[in-house]
Amino acid sequence: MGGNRVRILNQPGSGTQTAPLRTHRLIAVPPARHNGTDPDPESMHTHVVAVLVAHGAPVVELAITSALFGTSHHDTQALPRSTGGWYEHEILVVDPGRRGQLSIAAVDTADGIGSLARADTIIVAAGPSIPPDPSDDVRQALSSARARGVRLVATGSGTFVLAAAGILSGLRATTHWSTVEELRRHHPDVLIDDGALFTEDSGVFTSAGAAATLDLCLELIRQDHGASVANSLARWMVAPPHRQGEHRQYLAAPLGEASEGLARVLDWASRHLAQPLTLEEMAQIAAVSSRTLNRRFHATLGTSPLQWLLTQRIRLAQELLESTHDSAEEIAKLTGFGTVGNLRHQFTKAIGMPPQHYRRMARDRADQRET
DNA sequence: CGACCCACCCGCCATG
DNA sequence: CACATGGCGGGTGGGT
Repeated sequence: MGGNRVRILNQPGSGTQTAPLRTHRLIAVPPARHNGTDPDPESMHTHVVAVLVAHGAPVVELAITSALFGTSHHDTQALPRSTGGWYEHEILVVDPGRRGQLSIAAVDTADGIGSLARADTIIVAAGPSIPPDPSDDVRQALSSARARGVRLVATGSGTFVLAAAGILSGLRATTHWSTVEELRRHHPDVLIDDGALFTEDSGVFTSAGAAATLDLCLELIRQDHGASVANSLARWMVAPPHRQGEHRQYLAAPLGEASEGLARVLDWASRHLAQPLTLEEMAQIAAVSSRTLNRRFHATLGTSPLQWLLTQRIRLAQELLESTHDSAEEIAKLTGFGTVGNLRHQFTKAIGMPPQHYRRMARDRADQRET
């Protein structure tokens, strides 16, 4: 199985620097599936992910969405063979002709709106300036998409665009920490959840932008293809299996009513990492058997209880190494690893360097940032 | 580093 | 019959 085919379609009249509008459509076409498991490929609708972005915007989010949605992972070890069809990823790049100014509004005269009409998910990427001022056409296109039940996503300052379209009124949302106050001033009707990596409310997603977009996209894939697929991709991307931030994303996740017990376990366990937690204790907190708890972990997190616990402890150890001068013994106690030998063994295996090395590296990096 | 023990993990099957 | 749950058992991997 070969890689991805990418078609680049230029608008008529494009390619000249005097053209007021230039729209490139990058369509990543997934290769035909030929695993015999799917009964009728013809009836399968390929999920279309459309990304709206202005010329001059940061490229990090395009890179992330392209890597996740626009890449067929079936010929690598990123995904199990049994995974079904992937996405059609479409990037609408808008050149407003006014360099340095965000102008998603310029898309209204292109057939970008028409492309949005066939999208199942629309991602409004962050733009090059704050605040963006989308045109009425874009607002209407987005709000009508909202009315059709299209999944709407905003990353970073893209949240401003959704808010300007009136879509976020009364909904929880977030944006980049540097522009939270500005968002609050412009759109007081939005319930801003600052500090969250990403939010979900009534089918509308927002992320803090940049790297948090990866977490958000993994969450979308988790909802579309299940936790184990998302986790496999996260591992392939060398990303944390599920970066939960303040674990509020779990509570917002509408996946299962039965996951409340699991949320209780995660909350409780993450606050008692210093204790030698056992599987039976966690099962009691969740009021289920250990066997079922194991299944719940796999269904919602894509990992086993012990592995999740190990991840939490490693993360805590990283924070302590970075932000305190605690001794190795102290950190071993606080993280629940017990002995320094155990801490060093697990930490080195997970991070790739011993704790002391990590602490020095973090300090050096912090010192560089000072100057 | 090898050895040992035990907790955990997960396929499998019975049950509701 | 579909589905979730829980018990069982053996293999595995973590901890000393």
